[in-house]
Amino acid sequence: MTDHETPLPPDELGRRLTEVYDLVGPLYRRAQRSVERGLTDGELSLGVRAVLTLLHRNGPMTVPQMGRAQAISRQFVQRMVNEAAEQGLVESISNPAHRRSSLIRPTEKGAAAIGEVLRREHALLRETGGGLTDAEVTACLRVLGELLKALDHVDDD
Amino acid sequence: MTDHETPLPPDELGRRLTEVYDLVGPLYRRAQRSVERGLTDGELSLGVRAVLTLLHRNGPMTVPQMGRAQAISRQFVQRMVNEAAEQGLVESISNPAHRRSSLIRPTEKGAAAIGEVLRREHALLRETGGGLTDAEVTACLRVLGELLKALDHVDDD
DNA sequence: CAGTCATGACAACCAAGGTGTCATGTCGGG
DNA sequence: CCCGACATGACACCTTGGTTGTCATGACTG
Repeated sequence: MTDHETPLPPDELGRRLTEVYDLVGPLYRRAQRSVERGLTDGELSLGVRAVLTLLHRNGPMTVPQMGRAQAISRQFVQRMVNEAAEQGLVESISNPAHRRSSLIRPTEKGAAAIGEVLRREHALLRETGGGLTDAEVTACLRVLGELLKALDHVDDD
Repeated sequence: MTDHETPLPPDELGRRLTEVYDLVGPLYRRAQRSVERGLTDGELSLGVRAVLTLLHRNGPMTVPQMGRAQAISRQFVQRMVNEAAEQGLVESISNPAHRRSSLIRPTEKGAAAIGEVLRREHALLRETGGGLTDAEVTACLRVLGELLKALDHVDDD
């Protein structure tokens, strides 16, 4: 309660953020497994799901954009997009901004598929207890966002 | 600012937590790459680093305990522990609680190695800007913790 | 118009991490 | 006290998320 509301000094900040990072690993793996489980009955791979989710949230994007957004190599994203295209889940439309790099957009089938998946996952997340408040979630987003920014320089490609 | 301080209704909670999850993926991958980069000069693999970190923080543990703590299969942890043992970074000591399942403990060499790595990573985290407060980090930890709990049921093994 | 940069496409390749299995030990209950 | 259930160690195999490298082509900028 002392300086609870004032920015942490760097040293302390480093220590605390380590705790955050320690949670991110297990969380990532559990979530991945949980997502995977929800997928097996359908026919989406994890990568394809990620692509569709991204498009669902942000609208049509180019492959490199998606790579950057998810901190994944554009080549990998490309493979997932190709896979998704083979399944008729996405299609490419001409990009007004760049003639060569086309935008990727979900097809109706793709939109339906991802909608279904997201609905199922949403239902799972609803169960989260602990009475989390808006303020807490917002704070969490801010912390993770800062952490992400701090690691920004890691990228090159 | 309306019900900023009261628990979120489930639907809204689900939506917001999705945002959190969306950050976890990129963060995990970037952090992993960043950690990897700091490791290449040394001789630790990512997995060995994780094992040493766990032991450093929690004291001696058994292999299955580490697996559960990190949401990783005990077999994989075992492999990492073996690898670490070959490099003389950890040693097993008899477990008072269970005769068969020995506790794993860092050797002096192991403790030195992980100390060095953690110090370097700590320095990186110190750079995080944004003036994060204690309250924010605490909230973040709570949210991630709840999320982790919500996914607890995912485990079987 | 030239040089640089971004994109698509394709090919290896790596390693994190899982699954399956078996033998051996441990432990709790009848 | 023994028996069955469960946990552990050990080992083999495999899936797949994800990278790196390369090359050609098309786009943008000075």
